[in-house]
Amino acid sequence: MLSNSSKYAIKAVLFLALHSDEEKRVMVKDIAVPINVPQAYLAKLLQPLVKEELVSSVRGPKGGFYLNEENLNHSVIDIIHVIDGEQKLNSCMLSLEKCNEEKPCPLHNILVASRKDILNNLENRTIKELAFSVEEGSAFLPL
Amino acid sequence: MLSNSSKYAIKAVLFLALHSDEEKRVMVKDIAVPINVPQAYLAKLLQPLVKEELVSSVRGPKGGFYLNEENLNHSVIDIIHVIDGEQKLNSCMLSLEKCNEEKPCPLHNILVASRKDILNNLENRTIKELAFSVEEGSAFLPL
DNA sequence: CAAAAAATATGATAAAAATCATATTTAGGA
DNA sequence: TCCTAAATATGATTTTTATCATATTTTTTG
Ligand code: FES
Ligand code: FES
Repeated sequence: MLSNSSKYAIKAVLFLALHSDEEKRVMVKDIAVPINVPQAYLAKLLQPLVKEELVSSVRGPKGGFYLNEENLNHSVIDIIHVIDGEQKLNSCMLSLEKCNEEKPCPLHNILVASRKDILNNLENRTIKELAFSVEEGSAFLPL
Repeated sequence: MLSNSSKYAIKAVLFLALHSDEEKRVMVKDIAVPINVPQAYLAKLLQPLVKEELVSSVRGPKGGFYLNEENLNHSVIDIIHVIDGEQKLNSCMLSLEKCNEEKPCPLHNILVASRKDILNNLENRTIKELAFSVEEGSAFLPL
């Protein structure tokens, strides 16, 4: 369902949501270690995220990554789309390119509902909300 | 979520459910082509399935694969377990080895319900039932 | 302005998943 | 019994994903 890369990216973004802001940037190394992801790999993953404006960054000394207010209002699914591509989550459980309402595969009917539910949640919950669930203690990080 | 291999295996089993029985065995080639899976690859995938008795087979001329009554009463999740291993579906959306009720990741709470639903369905619906949904026209094959 | 510290860009390597190929075993039929 | 048709077993190759490494650009600071 989710590639390793997507998981890493999501963890990194959640970490930034909790530990960074406009003034307090944090550099790859200081993200990678606590979330337990290889630094060079994470550095690479972060690039498309800043390009798509899901994450903010500044170079040079005193630079690093952070989330601004806009970044915080994106959803997890945005991250997944950037890292894994749009297709991944929309494809059929069995083999269709796109999960097909008209000519559903045998797994379709018994799974669409829950599947749609998951998609909706990934789409509607913002990074900010997820980070808040950690702050208030109903969810946990790091993993 | 599901590896390609699992999808292939499920498709093959469903195909057998619809087109084989104790007396009418069908050989790899005649499964692989209609379900659109590379023959040699499918042959390899079928081996663990017969070893775990999810699929039946006989060698030699007039041989092939088929499902007996017992095979038909297995669930899709059995196939997935054999092909992808037990872990795959039980692991956390983010990174925990096992999805953790005690110390849930930030995605856990918003996704457990639907996730559990999916698991239940994969576990409870038998191959026979899924094949029936195709026979009665509420689902479709091939893919 | 020069040096250093950071992100960014690019490419190389390693590991895993998917695919292909070939040899071996088993069962049926002449 | 011997030949043939099938599954089964095993290994090699390719492709994708994950990882590592290094060079380049940008920004701050002395
Ligand atoms: S058609 Fe297969 S899951 Fe929708
Ligand atoms: S702890 Fe992450 S999905 Fe359950």
